[in-house]
Amino acid sequence: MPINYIDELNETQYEAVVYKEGPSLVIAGAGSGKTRVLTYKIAYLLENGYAPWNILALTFTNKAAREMKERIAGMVNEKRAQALFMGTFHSLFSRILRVEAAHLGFTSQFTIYDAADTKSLLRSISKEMGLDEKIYRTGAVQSRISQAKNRLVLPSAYASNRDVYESDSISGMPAVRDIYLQYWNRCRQANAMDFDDLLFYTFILFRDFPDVLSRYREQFRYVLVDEYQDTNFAQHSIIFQLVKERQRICVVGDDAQSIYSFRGADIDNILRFGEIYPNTRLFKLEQNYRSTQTIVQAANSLIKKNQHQIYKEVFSKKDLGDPLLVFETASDTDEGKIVADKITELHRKENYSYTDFAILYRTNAQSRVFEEALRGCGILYRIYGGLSFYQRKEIKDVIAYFRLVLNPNDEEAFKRIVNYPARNIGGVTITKILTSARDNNVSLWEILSKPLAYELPVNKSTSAKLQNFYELIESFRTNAGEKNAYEMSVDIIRRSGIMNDVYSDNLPENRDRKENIEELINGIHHFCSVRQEEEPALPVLLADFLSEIVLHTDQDTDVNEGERVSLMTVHAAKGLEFSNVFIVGMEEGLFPNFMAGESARALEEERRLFYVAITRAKVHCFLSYARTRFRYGRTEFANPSRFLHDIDLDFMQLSRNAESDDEIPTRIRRDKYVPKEQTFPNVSKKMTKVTSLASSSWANTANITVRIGQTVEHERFGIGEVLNVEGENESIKATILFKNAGNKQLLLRFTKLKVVE
DNA sequence: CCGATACGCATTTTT
DNA sequence: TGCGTATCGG
Repeated sequence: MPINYIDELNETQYEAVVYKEGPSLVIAGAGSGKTRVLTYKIAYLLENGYAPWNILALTFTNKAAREMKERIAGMVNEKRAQALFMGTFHSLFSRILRVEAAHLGFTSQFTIYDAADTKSLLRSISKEMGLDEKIYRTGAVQSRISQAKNRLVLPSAYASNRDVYESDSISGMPAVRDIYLQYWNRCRQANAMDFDDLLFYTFILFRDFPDVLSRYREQFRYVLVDEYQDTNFAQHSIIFQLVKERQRICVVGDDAQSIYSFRGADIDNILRFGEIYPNTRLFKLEQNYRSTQTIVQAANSLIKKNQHQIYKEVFSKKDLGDPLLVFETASDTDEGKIVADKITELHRKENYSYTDFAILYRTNAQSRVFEEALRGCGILYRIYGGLSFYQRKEIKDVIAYFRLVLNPNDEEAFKRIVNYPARNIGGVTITKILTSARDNNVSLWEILSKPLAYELPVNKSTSAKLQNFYELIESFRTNAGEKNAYEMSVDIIRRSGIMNDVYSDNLPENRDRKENIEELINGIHHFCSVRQEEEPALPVLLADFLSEIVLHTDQDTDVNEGERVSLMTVHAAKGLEFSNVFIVGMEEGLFPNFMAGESARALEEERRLFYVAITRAKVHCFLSYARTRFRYGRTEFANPSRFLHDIDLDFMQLSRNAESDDEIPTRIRRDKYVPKEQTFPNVSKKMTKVTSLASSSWANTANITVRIGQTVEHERFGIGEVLNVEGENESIKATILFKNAGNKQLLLRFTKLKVVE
C-alpha cells in the first residue's frame, strides 16, 4: 500500500518531508507532528533511493527510536525498517566505538561508567590527592569535567586554558585540572568510558583516523537528528564531521523546549544552525494538534517572556477548552490530597482512564506526597525516573560481577565486589592495592594478577584471599566468550556467594533483594530467548546483555501500561502527552528552582521547562502550589512561583477558598520577585470561586461542630466569635464576627477553623 | 576486619 | 528526611 504523503501530512509537513537536496531545519512547535515528519521523511527516503543502512537517525531516548522504527515498519517493509541506524547518540556511537576501540587504545569490551561510577572514582581521586572534600564537592567537580568534555576540551587543553583556571580558582578549586587529568587516565587505565567519553572519543576517532571517518561518511548518506535543541557541542561536531561534504542533514527540534543545558546542551546549535549549514531550508510547524486553544495560548503567553528564541506562532484549531486552573494549598500534603481528589472526580464524572493523568514535578523528591495521597484514594500510579531497577544496590552488585568478568580492569566494579559478599578483604588491603596500582601505573587487576611482582605488602592469609578472588573471576572469564548469558549469570550468582548471602536468612529486607535478583535473572533469561530467536546461530553472551542495559534508562519504559496515573519530573515528560496534566510545586525556589539562581539564562531555561510541562496537556491543565512544604526534615514556607504571573490571565483561573477576594493578591504583592504591573489585584474580578482546599493544620477542624458563642480562629481572618449557625450537612453556615475582619458568613464546608475556646 | 550505631550532611533536571 | 561516612566495640 503506497504512502499518500500529500493527504496524510499538512502542507509544511509535506514540504519538510520531501525536501532532501540539502540541509534542513524543522522548527516544530509543541504537538505539531514532529515525529510524524521524521517517520514520513525516513519512509520517503527509503522509497527514493536510500538503503536503510545509509540512514542515520539520532533520537534522544531509545524509546523514541523504537517507536519510530515501529511506525516506519508499518509504512515500509519491516526488514528494511529494522536495518535503519536509529537510536540515541550514546547507544549508536558506543556500538561504533566497540568496533573501532583498538584505534583509541581501548578493547571492545570497555566498560561504560555511569554517573555513580564517575562520582565514586572522582571521590577517590580527590581523596588520594589530599583535597578537602568540603571544597572540592564531587558533584561540582563532576559537572566541570563533564562540561569540558561536552565542549571537547582535553585535560591538556583544560590545564593550559587561563580562563578556565581562573574560574576554577575563583570557586576555590584550582586543582580541578589535576583531577581531570587523573580521572582521564584512570578511566583509560580501567578500559572505561563515561557517558561524555562516548561522544568525545567518537569525535577523536573521526578526527584522527580519516579512513575510519570516510568509511562512516560513505555509510551514513543521510543524517537526521531529533530534539536538536538538546544537543551539545560534541554532538554537533560529530554530526558536522559526518555530513560536512554531502550536507544531507535534517534536524528537528523546538528551541522553546531546550531544557538540558545542565548536560551541556547548547541552544545555539539550533538557533545558529543556518550559519553553520549555509543553504539551510527552514520549515516551521506551527499548528498544534494536541492541545486546546486555551492551553496553546497560555503556553504562548508564557514563552513570550523569553528573549532568546526563534519567532513562531503556535496555534490550535481544537476546542477553546477550559482555562488553566490554579490551586493554592496550605501544605504539600494538602497539595497531594487535592490532586488525588481532582483525579478521582474527573475519573468519575468525565470517565477518564487513569492513564489519562500525569502529575509533573520539578524534582523527584516531590513524588512522595502524591504517592501517599494516591494510595490513600486507592488510585494506582507509576513513577518514572527516580532510581531505576538497575540502580538498586543488589542489582548493581550483580552487574559489577558481570562487568569485571568482561573487563577485569574495571576499577569501580572491582572496588564494589572485591569484598562482597564478605571475604575478609578490607579497606586497608584495598588501599594497598590502589596505592600499588597508582605507583606502577597499572590497573587494580594487574596488581591482583601478579602481587609478588608488584611487591604488594600483604600477609600470607590476605594474599590467599586475594588469590581466591582472582581465581574466581578468572574462572568466569574463561567461559564468558562462548557460554550463554543466562547460564553465566546463574553460575556467577551461585559461585560468587551472592546466592548464599541473600538466601541464608529470611529477613524481610532480604526478601526484596532476593526478588530483585530473581527478576534480573528472569530478565536475562527473557533477553536470551528473544535474541536467540532473532539470531539462532550465535550464542547470546553476557556482553550482549550488558551493553543492552547500560544505556537503558527509565525513559525507555512504556508509559501507558495498565490503568495507572503517571508521576514524573517535567524533564521526563518531554515528548509525552496526557489529557489531564497536574503541574505541582509551582513555588519560588522550587520552580524556578533555586539552583537556577537569578541569571537570566538559567531562568529562561526554567521557563522553557514550564512551557514543556504545560504543552503536555491535551484537555486540562492544573497548576498548584503549597504555602508550606516539608523539606530536609523541616517545614519551610514558600511563595507562589513568579512563572504564574507570566501566563496571560485570560487563560488562567484561580481555584480558591470561597471567601476573601483580595487575599491571594495581597500575598503575592509581598513577593519581591513580582513585577508591579503584573500583580493580581487588577484582575481579581476574573477570579472565580471554585473549590475548597483542605489543609492539614486546619482541615480536621472543618468537620467539628461549631457552636454559638465559641471563639474560633480563621486561617486568614484571625480571631472571631460565632454568632449563629444554620443549615445542615454540606451547607452548614456560620455567622462569625471577626475582630479584624468584621462580620462574615462562612460555609463550614469551605472554611478552616480552629476552636480557640 | 566486621558490623552496628551515631552522626553529620546535602538535597535539580539525566543520556 | 534518608543517605553515606566516621567511629566505636567485638
